[in-house]
Amino acid sequence: MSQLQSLRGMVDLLPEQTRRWQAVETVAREHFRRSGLAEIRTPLLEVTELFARGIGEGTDVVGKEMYTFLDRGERSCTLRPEGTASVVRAALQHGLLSQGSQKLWYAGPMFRYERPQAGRQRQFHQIGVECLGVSSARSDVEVIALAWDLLADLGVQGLELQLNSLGSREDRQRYRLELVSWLEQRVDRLDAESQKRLSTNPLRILDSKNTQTQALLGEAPTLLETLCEESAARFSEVQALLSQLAIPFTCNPRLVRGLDYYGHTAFEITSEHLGAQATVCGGGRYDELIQELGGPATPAIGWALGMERLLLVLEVAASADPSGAAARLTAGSSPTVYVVNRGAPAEAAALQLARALRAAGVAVELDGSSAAFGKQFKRADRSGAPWAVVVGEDEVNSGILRLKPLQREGEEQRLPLLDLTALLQRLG
RNA sequence: GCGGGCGUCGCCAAGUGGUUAAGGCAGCGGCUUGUGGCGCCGCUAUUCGGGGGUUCGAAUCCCCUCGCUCGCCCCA
Repeated sequence: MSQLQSLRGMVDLLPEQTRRWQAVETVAREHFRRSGLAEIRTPLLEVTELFARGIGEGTDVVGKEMYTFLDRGERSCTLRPEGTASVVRAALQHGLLSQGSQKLWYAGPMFRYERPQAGRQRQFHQIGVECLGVSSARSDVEVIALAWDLLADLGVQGLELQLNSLGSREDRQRYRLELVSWLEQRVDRLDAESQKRLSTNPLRILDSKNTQTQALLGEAPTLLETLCEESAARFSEVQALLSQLAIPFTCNPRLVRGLDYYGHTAFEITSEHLGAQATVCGGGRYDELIQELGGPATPAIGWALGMERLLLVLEVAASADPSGAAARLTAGSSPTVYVVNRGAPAEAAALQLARALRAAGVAVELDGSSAAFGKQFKRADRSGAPWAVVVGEDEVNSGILRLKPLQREGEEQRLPLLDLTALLQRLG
């Protein structure tokens, strides 16, 4: 096809979809407001080094998925593949951390050069939360609860919260050695991909999808068993607090996040309705990132949820329960008044009237077709508007407009064309 | 980067070597030149993602290419 089209993995949001996104964003904003989070907006483009250092040179995201190029000043720039590094950079750059802990949220597009598939695009969108300067187990749970409650409020069904602790840096180092030596004695039972990872990134073997490897891992030592006393106590506290809030969770010792900066609490909220890309929301604690990016040692935790995946799950929920919260979110909106108008003087008067009604806060659809009244009424009906206002030649001449109820039975009323107050009263 | 599936009107879709390329939705016009929701009538693809080839003849077979899609990988 020679017709120009969007780049691969870059998706248009048509009006119907955009409406749903806005509904989700509105609910999210309200949750953030109640939780005392402030919005932050950072550039889409950053110096490449930010992500290389922040996310980790060895990660797939940095190694092969970034949109990186030289700008006209020969600087290496990268379209952000995630939000956390930018938020931390901005906080450091503007000295936010010296004003105490920061509770922030953001929303916007992220870019990763991957093969698109269900729930995965090259430009995708996240809503994320970052709490900088908080270290307690309680803060972990507060942040997780925020995500959980937001999703519940949206009416999403069938979610599972998976929880793990990656422990401290020392815990992970100790465990890595232990795991590697254990696996090395059983290399022959590992799939090829995992054998390669044994030397590059052994912890990632844990969430291999190879069934044989998974079976083997069932016998392997787990990270949780290797946690030092302090890390273990911390993890217990997180679980206890979650239970207190009656937020159900599953401990998953195989849950390993793909970005290097995570430690201690790590979690994912997954849906059974999403196919291979099941994670709707993922996050965890990153106590070492801020230092890594040149700031003071500052504990932090955050999460990000994938808008496209959330919308996918929301549509499932909406069709499963047509009267539920998800369905209400995805519903369209109709104008209050549809103005049927025809003939040059009438069309001018109708334009004036529509403008005045709009100024008074009424949603007005003004038919612009000059088509026969029958056609215009047909469209008026389809628009879902409860009222039609008719302005034609007769109405302009007499100065009396007609107001007709559409969705229900009722008499057509006559009102002075210039008496906006009377009209607004009838519209309720 | 590697595998599988698929590309016929804005959307859904029939057609699998010879048909005037069905049908539905949406759109437009009319029945109804000033009153909707229903109905009826008409119009809307010289062309089947693109390019080559086979054939008397191709949307239908072959090759290449582009795109979409699902999965691996990875992640939200």
